[in-house]
Amino acid sequence: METAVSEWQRHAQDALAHAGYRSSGPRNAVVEALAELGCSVTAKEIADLLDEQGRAVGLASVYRALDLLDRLRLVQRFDVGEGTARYEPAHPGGEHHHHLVCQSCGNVSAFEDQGLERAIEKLSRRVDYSIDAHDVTLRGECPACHARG
Amino acid sequence: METAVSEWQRHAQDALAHAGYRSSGPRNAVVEALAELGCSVTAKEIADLLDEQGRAVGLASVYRALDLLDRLRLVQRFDVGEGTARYEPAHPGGEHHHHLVCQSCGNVSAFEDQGLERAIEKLSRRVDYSIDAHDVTLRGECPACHARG
DNA sequence: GTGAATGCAAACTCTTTGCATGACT
DNA sequence: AGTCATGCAAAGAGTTTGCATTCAC
Repeated sequence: METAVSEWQRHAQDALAHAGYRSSGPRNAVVEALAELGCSVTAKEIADLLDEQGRAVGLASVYRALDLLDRLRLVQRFDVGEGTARYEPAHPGGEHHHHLVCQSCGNVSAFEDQGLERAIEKLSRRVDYSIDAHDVTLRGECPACHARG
Repeated sequence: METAVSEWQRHAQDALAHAGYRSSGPRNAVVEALAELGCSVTAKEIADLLDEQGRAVGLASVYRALDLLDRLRLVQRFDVGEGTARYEPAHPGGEHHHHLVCQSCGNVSAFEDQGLERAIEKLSRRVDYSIDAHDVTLRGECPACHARG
């Protein structure tokens, strides 16, 4: 749904303004790039996209923007074990997904699963930590690599 | 159980020998350190332990050993999002646990949950990837930090 | 003796920080 | 005007790699 992305973009920009942050070209560009690229992107991918679009933003500023968005919980930061942080828009409703990582080609895709969420919720009540987030990564071979042998 | 660790140590050393790798002091020391430290250690923690024990191993060799052990699936490499890889002995039976990370103090602890494993197993059959591993990280506040406010 | 494993240092990648410059309110 | 945000370049952290040396088989 095209709407969801721009919805997130508006939401994020509102939240930034509300929190007292100034509206600036570079930061807005990062928000836009996130909305455009969607799920599972790296800081460099964002910088590269903006570069191609002729509105380059310094990598440091991309990191600063992502860090801020993460602190405001407007993006979800995660990491599938390549030593590079990945980011994606965090939807206010709390609905979220998890990731499948292809061990051959490195491709990352997303899935949702209610059974999993329920199991995690139940489990969260059982452990002695007070849980407020979780993430799950499944590793294997994507259909393309599997076909290829 | 004390036995399980040395069992893993023996298993790992056997597996290395079987795979045609030479037995060497430094690599054996890394295996021992892993057995001793157990769950969720970093390369540096291993190097530091060996250092204290007066049998220092170069950090590069620790990484090389860990990399090899990981390829032979004798250790599990994971990452809780601090930008540092963590390792732990992988038990041959396949039994494994997941991690709780304290967002205040960074402490990492382990848990097991059958309900979660079942949910993941069911889910694995549903997705189009062929899954062969998974990991789950729960984030929150550990009891100590929670008490502290 | 031969080739693998090691140690050290240099290289690399990703990320963060210091500081002067420029932009929003 | 007064900050906050940016860009650049330098600094940092973690990890990998090149190469000469040492050690296992």
